[in-house]
Amino acid sequence: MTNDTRHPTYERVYEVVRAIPAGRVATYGQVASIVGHCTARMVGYALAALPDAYADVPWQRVINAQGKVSPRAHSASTALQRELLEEDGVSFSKEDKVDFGRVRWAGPTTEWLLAHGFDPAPSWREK
DNA sequence: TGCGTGACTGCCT
DNA sequence: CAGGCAGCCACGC
Repeated sequence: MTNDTRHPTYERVYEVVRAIPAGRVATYGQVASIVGHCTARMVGYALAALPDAYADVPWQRVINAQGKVSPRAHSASTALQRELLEEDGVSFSKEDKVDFGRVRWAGPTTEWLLAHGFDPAPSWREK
């Protein structure tokens, strides 16, 4: 990667989301913590602006802290997200919430963080 | 060329 | 215990 051009925040967000394995989910805040110098809303912004060219980004695996798919302007997108997650093997309760205790992503490994140029800050893992 | 807007979360009162 | 506010990038009109 070019070192003279730092990856924009959105690009870093996509990078982290790509690391989420199928059958696992992460929250906006969790992704933000991993990216660093980034807020949960920023992650939401990044995913909302996700270009079609980034089809390899499993955006459906990012949900809100309540364990539910975040409602938005285009409800069809919300339904699609849930559908894609179920295909990943993620089940929802009758309250439309996922079981964090079972599908919560543990996060990337320290070597992954280093290999991708992220700060291996342990703060988000201790939590 | 400037402003509004868009997939959120945690702390404080 | 619940509601409110601050945080802050990129893109389109």
